[in-house]
Amino acid sequence: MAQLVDDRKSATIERRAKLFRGFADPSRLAILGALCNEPLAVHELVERTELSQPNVSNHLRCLLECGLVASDRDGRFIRYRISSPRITVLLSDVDALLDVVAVGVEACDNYREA
Amino acid sequence: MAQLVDDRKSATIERRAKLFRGFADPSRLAILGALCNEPLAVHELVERTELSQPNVSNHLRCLLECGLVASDRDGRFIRYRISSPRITVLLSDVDALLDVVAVGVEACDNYREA
DNA sequence: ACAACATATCAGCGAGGAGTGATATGGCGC
DNA sequence: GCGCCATATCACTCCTCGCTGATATGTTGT
Repeated sequence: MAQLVDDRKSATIERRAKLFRGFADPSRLAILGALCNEPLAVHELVERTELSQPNVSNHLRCLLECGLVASDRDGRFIRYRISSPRITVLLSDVDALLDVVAVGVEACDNYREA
Repeated sequence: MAQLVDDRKSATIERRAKLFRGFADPSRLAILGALCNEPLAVHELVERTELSQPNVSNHLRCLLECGLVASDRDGRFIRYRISSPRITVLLSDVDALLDVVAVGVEACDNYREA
């Protein structure tokens, strides 16, 4: 029983961590940020993010598989969009938290510098 | 000027990514989750998270440097606590988003399996 | 059917970072 | 002061993941 509780708890934590990892990359954040404004096709995302096309496609596949974005075929384009407004909420919450901790986060050298 | 804008934009993205990375680890989430309920000393965190003591200390150093937790000396203990309620908000928003995308996130195999 | 464009896939490389074990520092009571 | 407990630090290894370059799939117009 305690074991069951532990399993549930760690399963929750693992899910959270996995979702956070989805956001924990500048390239994916750039893509998600661009899609928060308007749906975009891959080549448009490539232009705006200045990432390589295979790179964008790879991230989109991941985001799509995770359900963070959705896609619609439009002629020979494939238009991607944010799947849920909760994503926008989450991003603005992060910005709100950054208002408080930005200095410390930048100073923290446990992660690679930008 | 456009360069300046780009710099600002990418700086924002980098900060977001860095903050997300702070949350993108099961061990740190376990620590933060435990601290959301009540302030705890290191050895208490070790007990509850079942992580090694050096491991917990390392994560705490990072979280402290980032300003996500704060610490108070209490005798020979050092008690850690969540630095801002915004962190709790962020965590609950993630859970809300997981309500929608949990299935996809679990299915996504671009990241290591839990 | 073919050419041109849009997107996806794959193998391989390289770097970042999480965990461990050993060890150092620091405060407490006897 | 000395042992004991609580915490921090360091060097090291391993694994994960992001990026690139080449290539495959797919769609549209002519």
